Amino acid sequence: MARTRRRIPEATVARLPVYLQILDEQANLAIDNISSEGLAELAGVNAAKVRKDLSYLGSYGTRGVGYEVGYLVYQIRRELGLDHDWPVVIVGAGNLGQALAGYGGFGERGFRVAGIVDIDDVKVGSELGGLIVAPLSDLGKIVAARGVSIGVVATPPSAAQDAADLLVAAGVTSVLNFAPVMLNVPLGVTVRKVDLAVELQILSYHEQRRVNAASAQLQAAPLVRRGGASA
Amino acid sequence: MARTRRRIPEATVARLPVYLQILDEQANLAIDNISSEGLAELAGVNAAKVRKDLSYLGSYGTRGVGYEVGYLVYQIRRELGLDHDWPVVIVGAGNLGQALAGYGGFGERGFRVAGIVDIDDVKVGSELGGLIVAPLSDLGKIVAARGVSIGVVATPPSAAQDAADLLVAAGVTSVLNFAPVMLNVPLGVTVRKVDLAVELQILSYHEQRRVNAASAQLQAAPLVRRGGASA
DNA sequence: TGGCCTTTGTGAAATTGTGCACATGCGACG
DNA sequence: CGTCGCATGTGCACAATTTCACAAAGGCCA
Repeated sequence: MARTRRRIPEATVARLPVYLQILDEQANLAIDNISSEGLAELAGVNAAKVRKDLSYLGSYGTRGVGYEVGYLVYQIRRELGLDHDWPVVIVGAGNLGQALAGYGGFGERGFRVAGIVDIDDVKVGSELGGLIVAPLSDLGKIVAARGVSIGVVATPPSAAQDAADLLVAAGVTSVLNFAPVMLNVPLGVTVRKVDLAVELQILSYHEQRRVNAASAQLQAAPLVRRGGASA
Repeated sequence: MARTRRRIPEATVARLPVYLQILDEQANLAIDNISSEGLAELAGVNAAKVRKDLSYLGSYGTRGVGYEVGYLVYQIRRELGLDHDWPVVIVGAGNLGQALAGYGGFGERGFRVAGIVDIDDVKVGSELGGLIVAPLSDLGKIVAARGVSIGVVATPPSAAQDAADLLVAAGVTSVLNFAPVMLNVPLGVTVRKVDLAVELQILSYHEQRRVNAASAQLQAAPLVRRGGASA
């Protein structure tokens, strides 16, 4: 029984959830077989990449035919550790924390929100998506009682490091950080950062390039017909 | 006047906003000079990488001294197109859309929310962070009137492609997609996808690995002292 | 059963990103 | 005005990731 299969490249790990999402949809459409080509199209990537990615899980395709959707779903689930639920705890009941608590997409995909805590007494006690906001001091209790290993930091930037420290102290080993700051955590704790403003800034860069490219073109050929070239 | 400086690698573009964030903080602390080493530490990356990244902008450091914070801020801003504001429009006033509209972090960093629209008449007219939710049919008007080029898709998955199509038709050329689906857009339109569940699934993978590793260890050495090795 | 068609799985090449190591240039100080 | 020390900028090797190209293998039909 191959226990620790060869390590899966990080880039592949980031794509497996996308494949899984698509395969789930296909399963709902009663499609039970899919080729690397088809999956690639739906995922917006190259077919060879799909095959290589899936090959890290093992040889689960059938040559000349493709992959059996149900079985592939099962295998990806297992590899990602999604064959059981992961309770998560949210720190910070501000705008974002509230939205996350109310966001159905989490529970649907196996990440039940076990609790949401906030330091602000005004927010404590209010209800959010079927949950009561608990005081920050309950964090340890919640983590221990519900076996939480994933924490979400949805605090203002200035409080994010404290939140992370408390999560780690409570025993959390994975943190999803929405605050625009770098978190320092001990070795053995995984952090992923999602910074909404960064995403917009990357888009801005591309917009800016478009603008620059357009003006460079004008520079090169100042006498364009009105209503000329559009990209 | 070097117009289109050599293209900046995508990986670097993704880090520039992080540097910018840190540099802004340093500026607020009245620190006006920083070394690649110092910046690297704060950004959680390697110093050589910082230098290489910054070198794509030009030679803006001083050997033996470091980088002037203010000037660097100015240069990164310019390169990312952040020397002016970018109005954005949000499609979908559900949980996430509401949170985004109310999230101060956007406006603060130059991305003013020019409007938020929803297809649901019940939501239209309600107020969110100083904005009135407009009907979906106003999308074109808003985009045109405010010169919006960035759109945010915060709809349920099933409506996301329609939302994207409408945004593109209205003239938007960059889309930030929060729905867990692949968007098809014409060439020349940039899409970035942020999928919160995917982030959690990646964390789940690492958690699962930890669990597997621990059980493998037990397998290998079944007779551990109670309270034995902790990672 | 045998040949044909299709699609996987995977070496190998190409591309992209990272990190080291050090020559170079700049400011400080005497 | 020269020397010293420090931090940048970059060539280079290496690591990771993507893509190509094709042999191997399953299924289908005659």
